[in-house]
Amino acid sequence: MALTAVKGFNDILPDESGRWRYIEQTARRVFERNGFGEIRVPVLEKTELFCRSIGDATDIVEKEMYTFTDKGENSVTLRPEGTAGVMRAFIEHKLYAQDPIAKLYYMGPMFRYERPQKGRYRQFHQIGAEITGVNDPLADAQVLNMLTAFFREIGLTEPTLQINSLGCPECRPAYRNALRGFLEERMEHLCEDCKRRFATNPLRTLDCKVPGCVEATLGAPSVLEHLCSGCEDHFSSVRRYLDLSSTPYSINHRMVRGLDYYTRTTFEMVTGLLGSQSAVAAGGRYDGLISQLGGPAIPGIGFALGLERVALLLGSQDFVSLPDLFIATMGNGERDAAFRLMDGLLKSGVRVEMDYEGKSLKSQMRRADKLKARYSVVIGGNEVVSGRASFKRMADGLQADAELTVAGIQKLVGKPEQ
RNA sequence: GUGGCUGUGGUGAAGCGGUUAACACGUACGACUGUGACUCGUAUAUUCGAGGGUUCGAUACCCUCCAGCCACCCCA
Repeated sequence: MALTAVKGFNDILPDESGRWRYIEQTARRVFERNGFGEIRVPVLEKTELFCRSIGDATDIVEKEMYTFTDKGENSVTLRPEGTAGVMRAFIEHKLYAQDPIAKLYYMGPMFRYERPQKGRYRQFHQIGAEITGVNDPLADAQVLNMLTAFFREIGLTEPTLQINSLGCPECRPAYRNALRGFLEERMEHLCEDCKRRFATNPLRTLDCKVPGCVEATLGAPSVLEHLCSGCEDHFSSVRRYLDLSSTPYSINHRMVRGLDYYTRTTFEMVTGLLGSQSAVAAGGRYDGLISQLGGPAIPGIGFALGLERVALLLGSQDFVSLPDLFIATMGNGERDAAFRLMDGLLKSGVRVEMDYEGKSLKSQMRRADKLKARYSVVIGGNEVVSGRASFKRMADGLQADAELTVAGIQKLVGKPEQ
């Protein structure tokens, strides 16, 4: 093959793009109902933005970013996630000056230089939503309910909601120390990775899948027991709101995040159907992020969901739209009339197909069948003269006589004038 | 970055040292003088990811490379 796409960058072909559009439309409907407005931000940002938000020491920033120097000698990066860019725009345009409470959503491609595998690609797509300016746990609950509603309305019941709290800069250091103390005594049972993590990010050990580590950390101290009173109150309020709205969830005190900016509430929609890519959507509160990026001290909370992963869960359901009518012609003499008819129908919203190349009637009918047209009609000299034709309902072969006009056909296929 | 598996037509696949490279789907045209589907017929890979090697002979065996998939890692 002469020319192929770049590794980890995929084409979405027409038979799949219908499913994508369905996901996007469902998200738009649910999010906008909740008062979120769409924001469109660039895919390319200054590298510094991601270093300062995601965290210099995270895997994403350390080894997964598409970073390069542009012709003006600026270091730029293809966005590896969406929140940083949205918050940059929020600050840059001083959106908080009019209203500190902003509810924004976005969708689009993200880029991470990782080894591709099932449900994980170098260009992947996320749909995300963010609320700024609300400290109250009510915002956390609304975001979680919205995410739950999205999955319900898209027709998926499998991914389940897990929540946790990571505390805040006040209480997290103490927890980290407590965890270190616990792990120190079990060092010999931990895998090599976790021994290394002990210094850099001990919380990750809780998320390790190596059986030895799982066992060794069974009785590990829980973050939830080390929350300060503020974080504790916040978390229990979130749970109370979720209970009030009967939103199903479970608490996973071992859930950890890979981005540094998260505080307090964190959550994931988890599935068992995608192999190791179990997180279909994830997010959390990021109360320090906006000020960290040079904005005012405004809190935020949001999530992102992986479009590829949702698409995988939806399976191969059909989302293509089918032609209402296929027009076949007997010979070249009728093509002008057929073309005019098709044009008129298209202009009034009927989905029509006709033969492009003057093929035999048999070929044309085969094509009508292949395209899954609901009706077909053959136009010959008789029809042109009489202005009427016999329309065949392809599903059962029944033929019905009708007027060969736009109005007549609209009536037949059940698509009234728009 | 590390590991495992796999590369045969548009697709799914058989063949595993000598075959006209099977079969199925798909596609195109026809049998049916103005009507698809079912049936039947015909046509659809000068070639088996690329390069090298072993051999009288390689799609098959060996080496290198490339690509894809899956897993680790990490994450949505």
